[in-house]
Parts: sequence; C-alpha cells; structure tokens
Amino acid sequence: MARSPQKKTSAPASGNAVTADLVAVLVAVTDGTPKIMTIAGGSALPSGPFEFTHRSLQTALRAWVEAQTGHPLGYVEQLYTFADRGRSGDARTPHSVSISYLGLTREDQVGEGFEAHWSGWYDYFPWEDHRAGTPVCLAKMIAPKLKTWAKAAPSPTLQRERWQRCAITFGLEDRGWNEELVLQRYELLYEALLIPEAGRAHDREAPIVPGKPMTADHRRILATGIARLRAKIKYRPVVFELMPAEFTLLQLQRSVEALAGRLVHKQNFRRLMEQQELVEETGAMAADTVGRPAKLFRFRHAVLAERAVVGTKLPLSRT
Amino acid sequence: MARSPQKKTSAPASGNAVTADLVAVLVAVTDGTPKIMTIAGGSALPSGPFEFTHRSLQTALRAWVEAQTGHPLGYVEQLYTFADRGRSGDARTPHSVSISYLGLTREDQVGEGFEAHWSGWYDYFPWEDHRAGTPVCLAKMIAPKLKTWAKAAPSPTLQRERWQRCAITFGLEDRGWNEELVLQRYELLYEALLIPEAGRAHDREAPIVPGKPMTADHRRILATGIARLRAKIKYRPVVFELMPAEFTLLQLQRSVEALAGRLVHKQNFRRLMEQQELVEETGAMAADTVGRPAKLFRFRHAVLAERAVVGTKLPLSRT
DNA sequence: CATCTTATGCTCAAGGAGAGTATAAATGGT
DNA sequence: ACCATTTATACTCTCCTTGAGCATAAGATG
Repeated sequence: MARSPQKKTSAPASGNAVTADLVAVLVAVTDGTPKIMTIAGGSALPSGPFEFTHRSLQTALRAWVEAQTGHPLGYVEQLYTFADRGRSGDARTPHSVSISYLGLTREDQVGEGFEAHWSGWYDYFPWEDHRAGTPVCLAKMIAPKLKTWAKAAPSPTLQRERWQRCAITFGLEDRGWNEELVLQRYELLYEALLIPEAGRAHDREAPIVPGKPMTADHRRILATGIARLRAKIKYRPVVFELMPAEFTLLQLQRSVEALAGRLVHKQNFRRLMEQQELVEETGAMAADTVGRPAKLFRFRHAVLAERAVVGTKLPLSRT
Repeated sequence: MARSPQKKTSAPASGNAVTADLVAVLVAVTDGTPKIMTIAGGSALPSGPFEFTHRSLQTALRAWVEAQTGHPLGYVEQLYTFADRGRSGDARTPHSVSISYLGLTREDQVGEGFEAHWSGWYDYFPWEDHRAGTPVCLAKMIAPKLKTWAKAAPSPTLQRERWQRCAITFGLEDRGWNEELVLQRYELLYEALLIPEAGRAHDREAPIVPGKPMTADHRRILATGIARLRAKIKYRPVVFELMPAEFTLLQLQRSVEALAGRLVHKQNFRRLMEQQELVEETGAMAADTVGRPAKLFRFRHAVLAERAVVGTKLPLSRT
C-alpha cells in the first residue's frame, strides 16, 4: 500500500536516516515509596536501541524489559518521542529519536542476578512530595530562587508574568498545589537555569536546586512519566498494577498517595473504592499489623470488562 | 554529555537506522463541521520526512505546515509514534518511524495557491457523529456486524466477552455513548475486520462498515487525534484556537459540539463559560443573524496566565 | 484496664451538574 | 399591527458529588 505522495517525492531514505532508541520509565511502589528503575548508579533511565525484529514498539519494549529484569511487564504506555538536538549537545553525533515509555511493575518481580537498581523518584524531584506538607526545599530554596529569576526579567511586565507562571505551577502564594504539573515545574526550573542539566554547570555560582540530576534529558522524561501516571490514576485503575495480589485498603491508599505526592481523606477514599466496585474482599484479614486488623482486598478485574472509565479519584481536601 | 551505558555498548548506528516521518492531523472547524487537512484526494494525511535541520520535532512540524499551507500553526501537540511493521505491509521497505502530531488552525487561514484540501472528519468516522442522535449506520449496520463477529468467537465465554467489549465501546444496549473512545472503536472495528485497512480487502464478501478509508494507518492516526482533542477540550481551552477572533456563544457551542460529536445543554454551557471567565464581551453584537442578535465574545488570553487548569466542560445530559 | 493504633460506619453541608421555565429581542409573513 | 418563529439570556430547582468530621470497633501493649 502506497504512502502519501509527499513521501514518494521526498529525499531518499538515507538522507534523513536516524537511530531509534527506547527509553523506559519503569515504576514500582514499595512500602509507600514510588521507585523507578535506573542504571549507571541512578544517573540514567534504562535505554537501548530499538530492534526492528519486533512487530511493534510495545513488543520491543516488553521483550527488552523482560530481558533486563527477568520479569514480564504489566501495564505499558507510550510517553513521548524526543528528537531535540538542542539539549543532547553534540550536533555531530548521528541523529537519534528517543521513544519513551511508561511501564508499571512491582519491585519484587525483578529476577535475581539482574542489574536493576530501584531509586526513589523523589530523589530526583524532592519538591514533588507533599505528603508531609509543603517540602522545606520548596519554600526555603526554590521559591526564593524563582523570585530572583523572575526579577531578572528585562521589563516589569515580564517580571510579573514570570512570577505568575512560577506561582501557578508551584502553587505559591496560596494558589494550591497541582500535583499533575510535574513536567511544567521541571521545565520552568530548567528555563530558570536552576537545574544542572540546563548547562552552565561550569558556572560554579549557578544557584542549583536540590534533586539528583540525570544523563541527557532523562530527568525530563521521568518528569513526563510521573505527570502522566499522576493524571492516569484518576481515571484508569492502573494503581493495581503496582500492588500485590492482595492488599488492605490502607496499603492501596498509601500507594496512591505515594504516586500523587499528597495525602487523601481516608474515609472518603474507602467510600470511593466501595461505590466504584474496584475491589472485592478476599475474606482473609491482614496479619502482622498494628491496630485493628484490616480486611484484605483484591482488584476486581471484571470492572475492566464492565465499564469504559474507572478511576481512582483522589479525595483531596479543599484546604 | 554521555548517554546511558546501554547505548554505548549497543550496535553501531547503521545497524538500526530508520527514517523518521512526520504525520499531521491538522484540524479546523468551519460552520460547525470539523475538518482535517488531507492530501491525495482525501485518502491520506499530510506527511513527510523529518528534516534534521530543525532544533526539535515541533519546530520541524511548524515550518513544514507553514510551507504547506502558507499560514503559521496555532496549537501543536504530539500524538503518537508508530513503528508497527505489521500494518504497513511490506517488510522489505526501509524501517520507518512515524511521529504524528495534532495541530489546530482555521480553514480560512490557509493561503491561496496551496494544495490543501479540507475533508470533514465524520466522512471517515460516520459513527462518531451523535449530534443528531445515534447515527443510523451504528444501529443498522455496525451493531449487527459486531454481533455477528462476537458470535464467531470460539467459546461462549469469549463470545460474551467480545460482545461486552463492543457494547461498552459503542455504547450499545443503553450503556451510554462515550465520545472519547474513538480509537478503541476504530481498533475494535479493525479487529473485527470491518475496516478495509484491516486487509482481506480482496475478500469481496467482507462485511465493510461505512466510512472513507485512508492510506496505511492514517485513519488510525486520525482516530488518535480526534480522541485526544475530544478529551483535551474538557480541561484545556483549546477550542479557541479553532475560533475566529470574535464569536457568539452559540458559535462557540457549535464548535464544541462539532468536535465532541454530541449536543450540549445551551444554558448550562453559557453558565460554564461565564463562571470560568474564559471569554469576555467585545461590546459588539453579531450581525446578519436570524432571531435575537447575540453578543460577541473574545477569548480571554489572560486566563492562561491566571490558572493552570481551565477547560470547556461538556454539560452533557444524564439520559 | 488504660492507651494507642488502625479499621470502619455514618452524617452533614456546600457546591456542581443536569434539566426546565420564563422572558427578551430580532425577523418575516398576513 | 399582530403573530409565528428563531435565537438570546436570566433564573430556579433538585439530585448527586465531594470535602469534612464524628463515633465506634477491634486488635496490640504495658
């Protein structure tokens, strides 16, 4: 089947040949800590060349992750395709297209003898964890530095606009924290040169914000993945991919909170779970617990066949 | 800056060289009809090779669309990257990665002397337009054929599962229409071999569903774009990219309805517009109208700077 | 038994969303 | 002039959702 005329009349394939890479954001949640699979001492996301022996990108990613971790991948979703030369540095390297994916697993599913390292994702984004209230680094370090950056704009109008952008994306000045703006926040810090990856790293005076950096644009890809996942859990039952087969409602709640980076109202969370019929009792009770023992639940896989849209809404507080 | 170790130790670039193509879903709304830019007599989306002279994919797309249509592009968003060999047919062609984009413009913005053709998007997806109630072809043709397909499953359990999937994605048996499931519906029809693109086209007996086909996987890409746009208008003020500078609230409503493929409650729509402060009066009134003249409004660009999340919610009916 | 901790059931109030009624302002026909 | 028709615009009403809090139950520990 012929493609479009445009393509037929275009330059030969060798003219714009590129290499295709896969980059994976593999997420697990262990003990209420969201983790991502990393390599190179936690400074890079797992990535590799795309093998065209596979039928599709998804198949390639699954096979590749399985080879790396020794376990099949549950939920997989494409994130974004990057081809920016600007950030990757050297223009003389062969052009590369990076196709990034988000994958959900459990840490314990990784086979023995594999080089998988799991790093807490808040190591890379300390300002994103609002479970214990607004992080200290946000108010004490990031906000002031953003203010300085805003004030450095050429005109008063631009200064105000810059600061307004900062205030919105970081929820400053009582605007309320929006946990989904992960990428926007990273991009803003990048633009303000508060992130090592933004270059100017040789500038020792550069005011750098806390948070572990990553190779190339991997931290940006990670931010994309976190943002996507935080949005997704609200309208698709994907949290369960990160849970063991049986769990208590509190464990489930803790996982949701870990991903969202903020706390939810316990009773309302249970109400949502019940009325949405996402889970069912196993009949067993949790063992080895403090306090009153909780019922064990399992995910009702049937809901996937029953309804098109089901989510784990976040019963947030208005305050 | 070095990339991950995985990449360093991988095969040389020539080993997995591919060509990168851009495919664009360019949307406009004219007189309450959503349209897409097409080439080749409406059988393909505009596409072409990615020129690495540009800094990023977005820049490349913008420049390319501008060259094609003679007008700058407003809103641009990446859709999906395809590399499936399975559907493109010949395995001997050079491997290609197609990066698709969604772009919003207005039909009248296309310059003279360009070969842009605008086709109504419901020509390709007749079953997606529910503005005048459930389309006839859905009840009369699609539903029965899906039922036949479901019954062709090997076991009774599989038959039931198939039919349940169909009923959910197409809103059959009083389940309610979900306008966002555009891609799922297309994929289901594809799987059921009711779509010419699914191959078996030589089979004259094949029960084919109404709707204009497209080259390669372009109709799938279009479905992805429509689905994305239908979801997006609910939480981002992107409709305004498709509107003229000044418009009446009814015109705005008609555009939203055109995209969503379903009607909304007029009074509630106005209430939403007002309380969200997305628009402001220009002071002028619409001319050349039937009935009472309406106030003209314009988009309040300031909201983009004021709030992070603003949407054109659909005040749908519960029935 | 007092206390701590988690589990679980229930109520309340404010806001949002779906739906309907009523009125206003234009046009065109008789 | 009057009326039907069409669109614009203002309000009201009710049900459901959602944020929030109170109260009680059931285990462990000292």
